[in-house]
Amino acid sequence: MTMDWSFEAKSLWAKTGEEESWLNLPRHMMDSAAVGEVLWTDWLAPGLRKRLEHNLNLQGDGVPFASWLTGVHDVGKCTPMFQGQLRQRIGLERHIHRVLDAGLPLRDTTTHDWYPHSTGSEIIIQRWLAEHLDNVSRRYTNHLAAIAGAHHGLPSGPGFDRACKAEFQQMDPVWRTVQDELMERLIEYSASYEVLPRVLRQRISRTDQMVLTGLVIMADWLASNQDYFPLSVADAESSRHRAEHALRQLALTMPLEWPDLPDSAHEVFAKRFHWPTGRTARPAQAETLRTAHELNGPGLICLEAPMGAGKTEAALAAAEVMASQTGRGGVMFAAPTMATSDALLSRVKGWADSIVTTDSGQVTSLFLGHSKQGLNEEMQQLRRAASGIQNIDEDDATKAGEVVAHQWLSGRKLGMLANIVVGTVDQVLFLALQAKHAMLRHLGLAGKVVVIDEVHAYDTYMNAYLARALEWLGAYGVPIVLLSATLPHTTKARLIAAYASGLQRANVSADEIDASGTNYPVITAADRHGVRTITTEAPPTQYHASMNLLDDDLESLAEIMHRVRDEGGALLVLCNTVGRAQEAYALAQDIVGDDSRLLHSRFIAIDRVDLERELVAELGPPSEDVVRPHRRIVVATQVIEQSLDLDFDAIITDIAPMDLVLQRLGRVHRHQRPASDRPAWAEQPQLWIRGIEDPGSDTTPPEFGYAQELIYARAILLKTWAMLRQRMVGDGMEIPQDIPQLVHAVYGDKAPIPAAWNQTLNEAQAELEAQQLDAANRAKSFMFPPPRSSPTMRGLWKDQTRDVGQNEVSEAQGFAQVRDTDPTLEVIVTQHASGGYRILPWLDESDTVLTAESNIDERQAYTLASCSLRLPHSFSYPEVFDQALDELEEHTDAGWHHSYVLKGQLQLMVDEDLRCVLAGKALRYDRTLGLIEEIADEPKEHD
DNA sequence: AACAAAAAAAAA
Ligand SMILES: [Fe+3]
Repeated sequence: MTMDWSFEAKSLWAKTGEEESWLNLPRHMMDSAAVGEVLWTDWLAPGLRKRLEHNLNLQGDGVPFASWLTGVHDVGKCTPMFQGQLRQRIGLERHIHRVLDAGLPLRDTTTHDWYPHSTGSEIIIQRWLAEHLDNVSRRYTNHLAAIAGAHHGLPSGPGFDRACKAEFQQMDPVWRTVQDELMERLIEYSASYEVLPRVLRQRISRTDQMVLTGLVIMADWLASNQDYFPLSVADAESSRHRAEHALRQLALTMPLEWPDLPDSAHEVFAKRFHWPTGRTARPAQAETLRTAHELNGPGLICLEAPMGAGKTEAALAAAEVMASQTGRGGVMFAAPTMATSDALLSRVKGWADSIVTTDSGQVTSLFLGHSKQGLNEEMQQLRRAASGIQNIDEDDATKAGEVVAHQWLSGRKLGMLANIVVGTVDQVLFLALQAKHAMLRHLGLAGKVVVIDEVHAYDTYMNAYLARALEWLGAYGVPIVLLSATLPHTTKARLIAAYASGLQRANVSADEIDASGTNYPVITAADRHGVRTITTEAPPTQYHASMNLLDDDLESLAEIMHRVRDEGGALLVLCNTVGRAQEAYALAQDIVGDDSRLLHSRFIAIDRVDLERELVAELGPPSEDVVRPHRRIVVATQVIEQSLDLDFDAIITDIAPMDLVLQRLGRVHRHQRPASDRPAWAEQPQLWIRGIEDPGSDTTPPEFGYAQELIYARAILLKTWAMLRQRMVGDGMEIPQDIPQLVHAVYGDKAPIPAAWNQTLNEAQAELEAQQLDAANRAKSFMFPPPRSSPTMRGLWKDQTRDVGQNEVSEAQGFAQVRDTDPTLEVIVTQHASGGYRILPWLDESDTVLTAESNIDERQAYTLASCSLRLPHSFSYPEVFDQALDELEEHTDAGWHHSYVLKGQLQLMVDEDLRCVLAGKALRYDRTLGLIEEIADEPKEHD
């Protein structure tokens, strides 16, 4: 379609580039519109498209509507405020002259660099629609116009809105005729005369506004990419051809099409997870899959099951069914940490590989979503493969059946638009954060099924974000799978209620949630029609654990360590603080020497990886490569609760909340091993609890100690200890059967509290509740309100003028972040060398000296990045933090700024003894002990 | 000042 734009319209610039190249405004509008058409037809997940078609009464005119909406976003550039912005720009004056020559006046004096053309677009659209369409509500037109107003990632704010309107008042009327022309011709180009009045007959919801804004931004970023949309294009060229060609070159991956699945659950799992013949799905897996089939429309499945029950596979199998039933084009799999996300990546990719077969002809994109995804080797490989494919132009056959790391669908903001995303849970929680460009995340997630792993692991603050994110996802009709160990009923109720309220289902009652009782595994499913509980055949008893209290002194600890020295066995000593761990490790070294290991988070990343690798090679799941040592004492902090698949014969753990005690206990007798493998003293799993200052009695309450209560809430410790001491006198614990009962007792009010503890428990409980209330309130400060609570899109953001993604401090309280953390410093450790610095000697044999002038190659950059280290809590106090940050910034190699991997990192320089002083604190790094804060020499007394 | 672990940080 050739458009006959006026001379005036074609004089307006929209983009400028190198060597006098430029693009006029009508062209950018048509380019964007043409991209919008393709995105609507081919890229948008079918379920999402259907939903918009229905909500906006599009009646088959989705393409014209998407075309108009994406095309109109920059119409605010047709103003003297925008066109005049090139006035001061040397070498670009000709654009000014051309506009003036076309008879469009610019005021000579003032520059309007403040002018947000997005707000200008909003104003023009509001005006034009009100003037040209009959019987449309002012409010409804504003909702539609707000989308263009938000196309830079934040809605228009009231301040700029007023300032822009004032400018429009004084604008020479000739501008208005060109604006009208752009509006009219665009409607002609997009053929949207009929659909627009229909769209304006109903109120557009916040959710629809968000995804539509996301679509506009995506179209804009594509159409503004000069690799695909060259500037200075001839008038005769068709934008639709440009868009078609661009998107073919880009090889954007389309929504996954879900093939028909076999009827038998066993076959489904065998096919998707490449199981050997004969292996069958576990009851909990088959039930989860069946539940997914039985959901009516979008729904949520919460699977609580012990580890090793095959939750990941169950979730993926269910996600496929749910995606196919609700027309979603991909999956987001979210895990609590970067390490767990990395571990999931290849499993999820294997699953995707079985869907995207060569026969299917599909290509699908995979993105790893976390801040260190650049260091992941599997992704690096996939990216290299992708850049190879890119060159085989338009030979789609070679790509069919591939899972690719798409070069455009990557990065913090666009990565969520890939078909399959594996990443940290933060990536889902950001959905509820008032961040700039949040709409892209909404667009990406609204078209997927979202799986959230380890739901039991999140605190009050994160749960507040999770609940709000689920509410929005429910409002989008996004299917959800939650995976968890036993979840406290109040937490589960809160999350399911949030999702249900998004779905607009009536309240979820406590009874509906409590129906799951103390079953394990158990499935809770919610859709528009209600909540139900599905119990499955319980797995057999894994073992019976006997339990004892250990006095918190080194003699008691040594006694058990002697047993390991004399009779062998693998013992885990789990301490709540690094200090306690280092102390216990010193003791272990005295007793078993080199048969002891220490693990905590104060190691540089690569050393910790090596330590963990060694542990897995010795205590990992049975295989040819695993050689179990006769004797081993591993002293560790909570890092060992995480993803490591290790098996110990016995454990000594500091007191901790019940769910964590059980998770720690899960490291004991974890794998099937012949009894002869275990020392006689640990034939039955042994659990000792220590770290209690005074265990108390029926007549006196216990004391846990200051540090323990800083880390864990006293109320929870009290209830846990009440439960555990009862079991100690009784007959220990049956694993996994007893788990739900123990957890629910502690997080509910069923713990056997002696009367003499009541007062202190009540106080502790009040304190905990106050803390939780405080956390929930802090979480709210940058959180989106519920999707239906704000009358405007603007109202979703508290401040429309600022990008809060940069961890800025709010003027009032709290940070714009989804985790409740004190500020921490992460550094990259390097060693001083004459004239510069070097990579730590055990990681680089070349002795290369680096200086600010040296060109750091990619391998060096990755090695440096692997020397990252988190500094201890003593650096989190504001003054220390600030001072340390200043010192680190001052000594960081300025050349790192040029490296994609090292940019923004801080450099900590240690001397040849691996010592340094930071913010007045003496630090030393040791490969077996980790980072140690050395006690400074006693300051000399002055008299 | 008494503390685990965990995450995050570029657009048209
Ligand atoms: Fe723009």
